Formats: sequence, structure tokens, C-alpha cells
Amino acid sequence: MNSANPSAVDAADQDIAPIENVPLRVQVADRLRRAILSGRLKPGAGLVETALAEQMNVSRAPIREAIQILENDGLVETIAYKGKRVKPLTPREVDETYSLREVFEVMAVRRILDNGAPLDALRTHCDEMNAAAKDDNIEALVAADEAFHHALIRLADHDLLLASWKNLYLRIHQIMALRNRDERKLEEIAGNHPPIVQAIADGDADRAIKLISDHTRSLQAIDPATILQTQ
Amino acid sequence: MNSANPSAVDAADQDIAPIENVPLRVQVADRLRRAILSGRLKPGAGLVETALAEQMNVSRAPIREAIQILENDGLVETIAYKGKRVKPLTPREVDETYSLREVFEVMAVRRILDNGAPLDALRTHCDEMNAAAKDDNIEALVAADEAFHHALIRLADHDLLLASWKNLYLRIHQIMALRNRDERKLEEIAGNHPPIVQAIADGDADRAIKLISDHTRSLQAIDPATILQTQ
DNA sequence: CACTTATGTATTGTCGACATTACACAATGA
DNA sequence: TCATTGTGTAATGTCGACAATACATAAGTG
Repeated sequence: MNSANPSAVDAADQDIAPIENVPLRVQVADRLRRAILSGRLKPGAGLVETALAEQMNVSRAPIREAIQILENDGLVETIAYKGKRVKPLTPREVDETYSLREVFEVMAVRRILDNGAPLDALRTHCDEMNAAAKDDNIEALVAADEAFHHALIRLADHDLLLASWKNLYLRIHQIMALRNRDERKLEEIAGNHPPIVQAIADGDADRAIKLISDHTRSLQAIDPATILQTQ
Repeated sequence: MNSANPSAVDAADQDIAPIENVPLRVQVADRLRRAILSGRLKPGAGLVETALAEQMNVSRAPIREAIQILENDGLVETIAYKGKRVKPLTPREVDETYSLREVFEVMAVRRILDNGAPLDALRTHCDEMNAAAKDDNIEALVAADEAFHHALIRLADHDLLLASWKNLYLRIHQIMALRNRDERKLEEIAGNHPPIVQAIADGDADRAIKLISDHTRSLQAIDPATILQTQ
């Protein structure tokens, strides 16, 4: 298969990695998304196409398309002939986001129990979370937490569910970034997960569903009304 | 409030209705969406911007944006530098669509039972369905059916759920349009709904959830593999 | 003949300019 | 003074043209 063209292939492998050909709109969308999800662009902040175009040194077209992508993500809203802004985040929306997330995760657990799936990945992420909690490393714990839930949804083997969950989780990201880092017991968060895996392994549907429900609800409850906005 | 300016206001009321100022992209998106949902544009059919622009007598910009809107709706997909086409519909996707719909509707029923809501609208739509079934009017029955489920979701008082359901229901529309009109008993479909309302009214969560689950599943089961595609 | 290398074509990607809209605010007149 | 009417400004909406890309197909080369 590749024996015909030895030198060129052998030579690099790393040096000449395939040149990425990412459309500008995607690059722009990624940057803006990062800014929103990290909290640098707060809800209510205005997005002006011409200004962004000049700042990023591209024309307005890719900026427009990038903003439309973010609109699909539910992170930005447009008011015709007036402007675009980071979608304001109301307490109600936060509430709805978490409640829908709960439904998604319960659905995933149900499917895993019905169809079966290997749980090794979940256990690995539990270990990562424990390690992060011991190190007092919030970043690592949050990452492992997301990896755990992502893996859980993937195990459900339901592409549409996965896509919906990912979209929803964007807002969870944003909410977590905006929330004043309430220093909760990291070990408590980490400790929440292994029982879920155990319940699934035991085939105990009721317990697994109750645990995952309680878990997502506990996260939801934390948030007071720390919804900052930039008018 | 309006006593100061009598003649102008009184005069028309109908004649001079507010002039709609719908952006071209929205008009284009609506047309294309209708074509897809009605089955005139089949899955796999190519969408060429220049051709559409010429046909609709607008520039490519609104066409592009319209197609991006449909991409967000999940009805169209883009392959960079190659083309855009109506998203192919696999049996698996159909399956996933219906199973996610089931989860949404069960969630709605749960919330209605928890928080309470007036059920008059649901009963009205049940009556409409019965009337349509008696008249052998499929169009009317489908419309009333959608109105019933739409009302059910709205009663759940959960904006995010409503938005997600609407998006999902787009594909249901498409699927129903593509399916070879299997002439099932209209009265059977109509008859499925009143028991759901009754179970909710009775506060019988288990029965209500079971009924709504069975209902959505029965719709799902019909579809063999009648997924037409235009390569 | 097999294989590489141009070249053509269809399509999307990007650009800069102009049109349209909404809003704020000043100018006007009873 | 107050309501009405102009006018300016900032933003999105739309346009036509050109650039970049991927693929098919032909042309060249050993």
C-alpha cells in the first residue's frame, strides 16, 4: 500500500503533518466560542461584525458565518438590524439546562442497562477524578468530570443523544465559567461517581437512575443567581 | 391611548396591515424547509448555491445563510468545497429520532403531573382528531396530532424542551412525508390520545408515561426502510 | 501499459462595497 | 411646551466578483 513511495512517507511523519485547511469561519467560531465558554465574553456582551472583522483581519463574511454557528450553539442571539450579542443567561435557562441534562443522562443510563456496555472507561475517569481531588486540582477534576459524563453518553450508543448532549453541555461550560468558583469539596464531587458506575454494573436501574438524577440536581442547586451580565 | 389619532387608526385595521419585513435568508430558508419537509427535496439531493440564487432571483449571500439555517435544523449538511445536500436519512437516525422524541414527551408528562396544567387544549385537539378520523381526512388528522403533541410539550412549561422538541419534530415531519402513506386506521391513531389525557387528569404517572411511550413507539415501528434517497 | 502530472470545471470560500433598517436626537411648527 | 418631522449614525442585510479547493479527465512520460 505504501511500499511504492518509501522516502517521502518515511521522511517526515511529524515534520510535514497535513496542513490543516480550516475555513476562516470555523477558526473565528472556535475563538469566539472559547471566549464565551471561558467567561471572557459575558452574557449580554455585544458582537459587532465590522469590529470583529477588523480585529481578526478578515472580511465580514466569515465573521457573520461564525456568529451564525454560535447562534446554532445557542450561545449568541441576533436582533435584526440592531446587533448581535452573547445570549443573556437567565436563572430559568440555567434551571432548564440542568433539568434537560438530567433527562439526557438518565436516558443514557437506561440504554446502557438495556443494551449493555463496557464500563472500564467510566472507572478510569473516576480514578482521574479522585487523583485530581487529592491534588486539589480543580481544572483536572472538571475535565475528568466532563470526560466521565461524555463517556457515559457515548456508551448509550445514540448519536442524536450525543449531539444534543454536547450542545447542551456548551451552556453548562459557560455557566460553570461564570459561577463564582464556590470551593466545594472536590472529594465529594469525585466520590459521587463511583456509586453510579457500581449501580450500572449491578444492573440496578432504579438506583443508577436515582444516583445520576441526584448528582445532576446537586450541581444545579449550587447556583444562586450569580448570572453576571454586561449590558 | 388611541383617541388622539382617530381617523388613521379606525380607517383600516385590515387594509394597512403591518408590512412584513422578513429577511431574504428567512424567506429562502422557509421555502427550502417546506420543500424538504414535504418530501419534494429528497434526502441526498444536492443544493447548489449559484443555481438556487438564480432560480430565486437573489444573490448567493442569503442563499448561503438560509442553507446554514437548515443545517442548524439538521436538515442539510455541507461538505467543504464539494457541495451541500439534503441530509441523508438512515434507518438508525429515524430510530434515534423517535426514541429521543419519546424521552421528550415523557419528560413533558412528568412535569405536567408534577406542576399541574390545564388540559382543555389537549381535549380540544383530541376532538379535532376524532372529527378528522370520521371524515377520513388525513391532512387534518396529522395537523391535529401535531397540535396535540405541541400543546403537550408547551404545557410542560420548559422553553428549552420546547425548542428541542420543535427541532426534533422537523425530522419527524420529513420522515412522515417520505414514508409511503401506509393507510392505517385513522380512528386508531385518534383513539390513542384521549386515554393519555385521562391518565394525566387522574394523576396516574405510570399509566400516562406508559401510554405516551407506547404511542410514540407504535409510530416508530411502522417505518420499514422506506428511506428514499436521491443520489 | 502503468503512472504521474497538467488542466478544466463545478462548487464553496472570501472579499469589499453598497442598501436597508432601527434608533437617537436635533429641528421644526402649532 | 409638546408632538411631529427631519436627519445622522451604527449596525445588519444584500450584492457581484474573485480566490481557493476538490475532483474528474486528459495529457504526458518512463
